[in-house]
Amino acid sequence: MKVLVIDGNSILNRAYYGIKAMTTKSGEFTNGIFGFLSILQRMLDEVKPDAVACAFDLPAPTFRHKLYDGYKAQRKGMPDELASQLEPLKQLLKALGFQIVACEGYEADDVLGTLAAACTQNQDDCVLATGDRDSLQLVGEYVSVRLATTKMGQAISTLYDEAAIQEKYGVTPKELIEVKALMGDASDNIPGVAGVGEKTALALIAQYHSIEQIYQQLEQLDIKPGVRKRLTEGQQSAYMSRKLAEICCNAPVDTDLAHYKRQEIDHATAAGLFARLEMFTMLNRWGIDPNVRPKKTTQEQQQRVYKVEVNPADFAARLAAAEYADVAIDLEEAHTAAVQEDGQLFLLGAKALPQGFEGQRAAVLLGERLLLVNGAEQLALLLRNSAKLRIWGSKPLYKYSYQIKENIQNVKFDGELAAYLLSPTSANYDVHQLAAQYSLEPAAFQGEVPEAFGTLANQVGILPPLLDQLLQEIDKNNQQKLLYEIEMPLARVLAVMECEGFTLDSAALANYGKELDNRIGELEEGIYTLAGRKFNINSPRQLGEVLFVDLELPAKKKTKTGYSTNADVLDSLRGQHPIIDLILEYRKLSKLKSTYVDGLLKVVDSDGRVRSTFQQTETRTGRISSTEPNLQNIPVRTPEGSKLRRFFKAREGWKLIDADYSQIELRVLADIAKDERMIEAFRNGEDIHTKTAAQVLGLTELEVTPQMRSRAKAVNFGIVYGIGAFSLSQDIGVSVSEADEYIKNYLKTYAGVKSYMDQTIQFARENGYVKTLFGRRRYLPELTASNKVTQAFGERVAMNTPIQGTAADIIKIAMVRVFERLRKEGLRAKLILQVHDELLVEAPEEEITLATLILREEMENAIQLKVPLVADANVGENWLAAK
DNA sequence: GTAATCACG
DNA sequence: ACGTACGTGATTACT
Repeated sequence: MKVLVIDGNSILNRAYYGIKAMTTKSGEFTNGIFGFLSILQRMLDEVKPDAVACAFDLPAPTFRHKLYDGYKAQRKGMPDELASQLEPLKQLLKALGFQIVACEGYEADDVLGTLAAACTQNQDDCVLATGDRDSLQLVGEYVSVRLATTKMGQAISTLYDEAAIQEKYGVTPKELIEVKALMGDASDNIPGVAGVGEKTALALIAQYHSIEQIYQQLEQLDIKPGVRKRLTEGQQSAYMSRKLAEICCNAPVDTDLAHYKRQEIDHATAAGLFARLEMFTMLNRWGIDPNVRPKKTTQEQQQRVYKVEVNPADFAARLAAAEYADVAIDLEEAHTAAVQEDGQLFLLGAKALPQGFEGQRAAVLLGERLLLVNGAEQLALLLRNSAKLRIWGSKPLYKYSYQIKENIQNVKFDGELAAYLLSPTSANYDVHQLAAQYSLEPAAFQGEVPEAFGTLANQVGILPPLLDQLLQEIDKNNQQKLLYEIEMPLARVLAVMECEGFTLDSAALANYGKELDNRIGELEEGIYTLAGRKFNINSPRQLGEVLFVDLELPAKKKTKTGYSTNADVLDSLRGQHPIIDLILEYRKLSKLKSTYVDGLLKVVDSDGRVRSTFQQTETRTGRISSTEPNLQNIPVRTPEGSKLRRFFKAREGWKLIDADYSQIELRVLADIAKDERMIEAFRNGEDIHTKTAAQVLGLTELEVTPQMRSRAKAVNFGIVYGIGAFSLSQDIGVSVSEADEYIKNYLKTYAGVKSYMDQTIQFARENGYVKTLFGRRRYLPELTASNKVTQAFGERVAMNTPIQGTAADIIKIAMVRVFERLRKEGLRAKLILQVHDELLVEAPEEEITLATLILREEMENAIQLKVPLVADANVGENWLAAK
């Protein structure tokens, strides 16, 4: 039998300092855990142990600090960022099947010593994994040490057995205790003998083997007088140090080594923890499958037997009788399937579905009864039914129902959206992971669940407790309105937007791509000529070398890996070398070509429309995001870029209506900060940036120059972001002190804004989160970080999130209202895109006037603020013309 | 997989 | 002494 004993604290420490800072989106530090698991994995590979014990410090609670509940190893010098990783690490190790060993009043070292002694007695092999040389004294015939170090991010371990120690130190492992008694150890508070260091101590012990031997015949020994004097003076200290240096080998821990055999992995818990820590690569590395259900053995759970009925005849009746039903639906095929006239399903694109397989499946839990739904027809039955559905993610269902022209009305609760509102910073919202986080038990099924329904049955089983829990949390946070009146209705709106898509003129776009290519070719040649050689212009590294080494231009900024070559830097080099202008243009055009021309051509559907996916649970502020393709960052700021928008067109005979909010974030700020001056300015319909410049500088509006206005505009933006003098100075090209002056004057002028900023940060510190006007929350662990850069970031986020988030809430409300209004008025006009403060509607010619009216009306009346909301609308054949 | 860059609000 | 405005997503180079 071979036992691996991990010195938990020491390895965690090594890992923490050996790996660069790593946090989750929400600011939880994870680098120590990550490094620990990497080292552990390596140790397991190298040692291949039969049993593993993970030892942790649990020193006597003498110095327990009031603030810390329990004795979370607040070892001297352990920063909070590391201490906070200890508990999750232990939980994770347990979930991965390892035993944690700790014992009050003892350190991890003592556990190592005790287990090493137990192994020796049983003649079992023992490997101690540690980052501490202290444990080398435990090495023996059966005991070796693997010393973990991290070199350049790589976990390396060095094996120490008796021979290796003899070779390195010239003494036996036991004699290392004597050595330490003489030389001491500052980190462990062992004094040793003053003036005796490692060299002297090793030499003395190599010759005389113990301090006992040395002191018994100190006067007779051949020792330099100076050393002898120090030894004499330090005798008492040496004996005391000897006691301190020896690791205890009889700590009261379980020494039955068989008990340390690795247990089965608790997949759900491990998956939950890895998810919380955002360590998704670890899922694979440890072979975690979130779908593995824990084994149920207790009597009580066996009694909760679920009856399984496949395709029951009374399906509809049962549904109708239920108050609500929890459902898990697999619409995998529905995204791409179209129902043909003969009722057969085909995949758009090519391959037909396998015979007899209808594509859609669902598992429905009614009370304690599991119903399985197979096929489009039965699914439609479910959707049309009056029973309210509780579901995880409703957007796919809305998409499906829109495609089959079922207007479903019976979604009562969407757990995924609820989970997002409760914690918008999470990386994903997996049911099993969340259930694990709330320590919820899935229902156990008995009876036959057909293979094809395995995953669905698994999912639906966890829904009842999880949805109940989330419902409760939403109530507790007072986020019912946000969920039921904003996010859940919005899911349907987004679904329809995704289905509708946006016409893209591929031929014209491809043509424009060719134009770009020609110009890019010319630029390339010019750049190579000026550089004197060919190189990859797209490689910032190679480009930096050409500019700052070959051409000897002055390097302004550095990145982690070399010179910075970003647009700011290049812009400041303008005029110093003709190559700069060419590179800037090359960059701009190749971005357009690769990201927009080529990128968009790749995703045009066969009907000439692009269909983006709108992510509703992605951003920390409540905005939606757009992917594959991202239609929220189509160029507009430069003429070359905005040309692209000409290719986004309305269908034949239809037009686009583009409406955007005017300064929605500043208006929101004026409202929530209750700043009288700002409110007044908006009420009077004034040009806010000019007004700002005039008020801050104490001028009349006529005296404000364009430059003053543009600087005031920058300050207004900066205020929304949680301004800093440095960044403002960068942005408007003035000195830091001037920028600082602007900000001070601004906050003096708009005292309401100043007090809002202060109050928001105070609220965030007291409550740990900030919230929008509609109760959307964002938690800010950054504010408790010890790193002040992190804290400052937290403060800026605290100031910005309520503003950005409230604006997001408002446009979401507008979207839901526009959607419903268009339908109620019987129009064919459809909402097709949202770009944060802008909505696009595609409408038939004859509906333009009415649709434009509706759009503006619903946007401007989405909510009553202390200032008016203004939306400007334009109509055009294409997106550029409608802007 | 990460870093750098740049597109948008 | 240090780093430097909020929120996103896609592409490219490079390890």
